[in-house]
Amino acid sequence: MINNNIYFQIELTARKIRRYGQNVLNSHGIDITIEQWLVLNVINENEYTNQIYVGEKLVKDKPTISRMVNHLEKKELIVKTTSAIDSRKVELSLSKKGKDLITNLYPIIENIRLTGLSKLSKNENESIETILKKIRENLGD
Amino acid sequence: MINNNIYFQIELTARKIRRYGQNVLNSHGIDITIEQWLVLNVINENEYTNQIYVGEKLVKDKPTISRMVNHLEKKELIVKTTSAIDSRKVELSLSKKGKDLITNLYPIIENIRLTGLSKLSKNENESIETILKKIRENLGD
DNA sequence: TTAAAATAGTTGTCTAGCTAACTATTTTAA
DNA sequence: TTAAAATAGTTAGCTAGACAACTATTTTAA
Repeated sequence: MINNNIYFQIELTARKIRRYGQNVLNSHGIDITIEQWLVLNVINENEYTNQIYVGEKLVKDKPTISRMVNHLEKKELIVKTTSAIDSRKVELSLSKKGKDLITNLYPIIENIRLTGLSKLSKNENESIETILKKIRENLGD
Repeated sequence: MINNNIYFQIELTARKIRRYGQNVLNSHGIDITIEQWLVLNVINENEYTNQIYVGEKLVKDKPTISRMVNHLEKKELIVKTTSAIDSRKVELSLSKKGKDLITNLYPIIENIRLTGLSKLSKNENESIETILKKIRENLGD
């Protein structure tokens, strides 16, 4: 039966998390997706980074990052400039609006995280990481 | 850091699984997506079921199922007829082509599953299920 | 020095997930 | 009996993931 399949449950849990997180953001009137938050966070931690770097951090491909960055730019949350040193590259930074948003977001995101992980023992917390990593490695890292 | 986040790892693992599985299907020249396989499988196990049922099994919403069913119909893998008893409902069944495909698919899918789960102890196998379920329940099942 | 290879990013095309709004039946309850 | 509510499915509009093919720079190696 499909529902007993671990793959199915991983995928299901991933969707559940995304949906839950998105609902929390929406309920706060925050007009970005969970995925866009991840991009904002990488840029916040690495000012003037480029799209390749963001993609490596989030393990997403170039077209996906390209489009997400455009969305964030359209929302005026980030600023995108061409690098003076290497004009193939783009330099990404947060706008004032983006910085303010991120400041507001951190506690909300932390809350989402804690909600999902409550009732998990320290041991469970550690072992799920190990197990997921093993699965990924089995599939060719 | 994002990459230590369990949510991120769950989502990453889900993507990894989907991509790996898709590549295996492609390498066998099988022209369906992993998600479409799940739908075929539900129909195979429940002949003349309807879209609501498929959606419940796979925890996907009506529009998603509607479109996937249309894709599978276009590929002539399933047959879709209106129920004589309740004309709101559709009756889904596998075509000959669909049945043949599923027969070929089962060992391939099983292989994908075993590849990812190799090196996992029985204990790890059980505990990941428990943990994922806890997370889903924490997020309001 | 210059042609080939590598790198950064974009565009196009497809599928899937999600929400909202819709049509068309069937069920229910006054 | 009939009007309201529930149910099944579709359509539209958006974002994201994946792949392929593309442009434009920069690096490299002959």
